[in-house]
Amino acid sequence: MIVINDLNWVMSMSFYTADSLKAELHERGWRLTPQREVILNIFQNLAAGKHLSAEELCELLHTEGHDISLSTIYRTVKLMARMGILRELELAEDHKHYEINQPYHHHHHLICVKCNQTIEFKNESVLKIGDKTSKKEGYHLLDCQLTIHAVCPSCQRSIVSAN
Amino acid sequence: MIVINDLNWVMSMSFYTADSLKAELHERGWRLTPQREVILNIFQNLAAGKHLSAEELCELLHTEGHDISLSTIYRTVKLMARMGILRELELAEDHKHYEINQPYHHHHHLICVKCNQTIEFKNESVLKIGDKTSKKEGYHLLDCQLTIHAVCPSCQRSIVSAN
DNA sequence: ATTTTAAAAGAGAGTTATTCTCAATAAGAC
DNA sequence: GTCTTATTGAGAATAACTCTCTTTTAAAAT
Repeated sequence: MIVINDLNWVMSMSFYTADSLKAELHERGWRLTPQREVILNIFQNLAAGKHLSAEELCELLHTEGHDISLSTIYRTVKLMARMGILRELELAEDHKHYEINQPYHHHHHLICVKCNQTIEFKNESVLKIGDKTSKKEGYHLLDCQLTIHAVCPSCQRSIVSAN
Repeated sequence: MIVINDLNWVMSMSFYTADSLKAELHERGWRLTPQREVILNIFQNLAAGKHLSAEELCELLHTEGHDISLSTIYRTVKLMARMGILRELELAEDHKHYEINQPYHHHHHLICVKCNQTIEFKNESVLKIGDKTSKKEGYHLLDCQLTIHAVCPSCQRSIVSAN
């Protein structure tokens, strides 16, 4: 059973080069800037399943010698999520994380609601459900995520106050 | 195929009475307050699939003659989400929504990333995946949500700027 | 190449959902 | 009834994110 080929067409191409990103931006009357290219590169070179917050991305860019403003980082990351290039994840309580959106490495998250420890897992049928559902409603699919909220073994043992 | 019975045991009981809520709170050394009882009631009497933001809940409480502070509302809603009584939803960009967590009416959300229009849909296999995955990792399941990010038909036609 | 024009970047102020603090209150145990 | 301590209420504090506005620059037009 070749699932990967079956799913490959589901979402828009995710192995963006500077050129393919440029083409897609131009389609909408937008521009390819050095900042956008650098940020795309960061996410493409991240280990599979690794995600970054806006703040973490800013620091990483800085250590690599790229001083891109926080405003631009927030704008770019949101833009790329809306294009389907990045996935916007709600892993922590108070801020978002972003990761590259690749059907090949499509995965989901099991999150402890108490300590936020996160486990990644794969499930081939989820993307199919997402594809079927969005098609049925005439929506253009960007991403689908199964998020499981649970209590991890360690937190099941600990007693915390309600406040 | 009796799916409902199959799934019923998956998550902790959701038809809470004041007494069962009290019992579960006491188990953890917590207390049943009039505020918590009223908020539970609000969510239980909401139409199936209806969800509220903290602000909306505050207004609804007010119109019903209950003046519960915003602090308490935020605390209670988070507490109940961590107990598995409520589901915490990320439907809008900047605030959360809450709804009662009932296996019988378990559903998921298809969201337009541009206008936030949301469509609910059901899928029986998602809860099974969530149950299997959390069991495998030794986690105690509270909720699992399949969130589909997409562009709705109307927004596919409109052209917006990147900023 | 040079000019043009509008998108995008940068800087920092502004917004707002949510959390925190702390004194006052009250649930539940004895 | 008394005691302990969880919880509430009020408002201040926090912080993630957005907005505004000027400057810069991508890329089309000349």
